[in-house]
Amino acid sequence: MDKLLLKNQICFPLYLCSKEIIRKYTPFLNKLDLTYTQYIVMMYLWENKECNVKELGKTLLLDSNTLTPLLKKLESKNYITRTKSSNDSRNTIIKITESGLKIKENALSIPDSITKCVNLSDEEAQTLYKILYKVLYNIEKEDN
Amino acid sequence: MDKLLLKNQICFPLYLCSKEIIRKYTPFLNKLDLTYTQYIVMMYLWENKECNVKELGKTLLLDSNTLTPLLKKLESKNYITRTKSSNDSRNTIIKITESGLKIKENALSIPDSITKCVNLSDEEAQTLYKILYKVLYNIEKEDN
DNA sequence: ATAATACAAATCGTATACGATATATTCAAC
DNA sequence: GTTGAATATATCGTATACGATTTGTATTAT
Repeated sequence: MDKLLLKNQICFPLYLCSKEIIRKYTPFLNKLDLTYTQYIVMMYLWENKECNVKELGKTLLLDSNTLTPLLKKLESKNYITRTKSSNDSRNTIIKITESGLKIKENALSIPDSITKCVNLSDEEAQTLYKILYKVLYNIEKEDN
Repeated sequence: MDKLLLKNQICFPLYLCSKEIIRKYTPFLNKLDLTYTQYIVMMYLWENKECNVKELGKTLLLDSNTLTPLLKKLESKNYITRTKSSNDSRNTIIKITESGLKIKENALSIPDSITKCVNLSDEEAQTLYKILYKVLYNIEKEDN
């Protein structure tokens, strides 16, 4: 077997799936004036209300070089505030605003729309989910 | 179950996995002076030798807005040539060069390195592969 | 207390990714 | 054969994504 064929590489369909599912989110997210990355930041904040850039980056596996401009954009949309921590002014505290909380209502139907579109059985979805997190665990394990 | 939690969304681990595996490719690809996207273009060309932008885009699910600058970069590295078709001068013919063929030798060991890093059993990898292509099929099916 | 180190964000440069539009060429209808 | 539709690239603007560096602050060792 030629391992350098696209069809024999596991990363290639992963890359495609990620890209294409995000493409499916786009029309829904446009209504909220969010991109996919902005959306997962908002999901984090709907859950946690407040965090700093480091904590957010640890969950999303993104660094300040990506997050800082993105957070400034969310700030300009009035979905979040960015303030320096008084405890440790190295930290930038990200807080969700009323307005940012409110758009969650408009996001409630998105997951079902995507699920319908992906159209896997519950069992397949569970299996996919488990394997993906296993891959993530395996990959991150090696970094020290 | 709150469907708007990051941990309940299938797209999130997909997005992370794609990003993180590509990160794992980076040190290997640096030695070939390739990015991940350039690498999958080269894989296509190691297989097909010659194509136009449309054909390439159909496989990689990318459009000319992404491919044109990328192909110009590969051209500047002398891995490919870009010429207008004499049959239909709307088409840009992409051909792999000797130099582009030669670097395949240096890529041969990459798939095994990534497989080791991802560290799934053969069965899990097969299952993942099958589900991902099913998702791709389901997603693309809806586009008309 | 101060110098060295560590840490958190921000900034910079390069490379995708993609919607929208522009350009050039070919095809199709009449 | 000329015009309008279709097609294939290319271009433009915006938004990540990330390695490398910079800036500002806090911690630590002496």
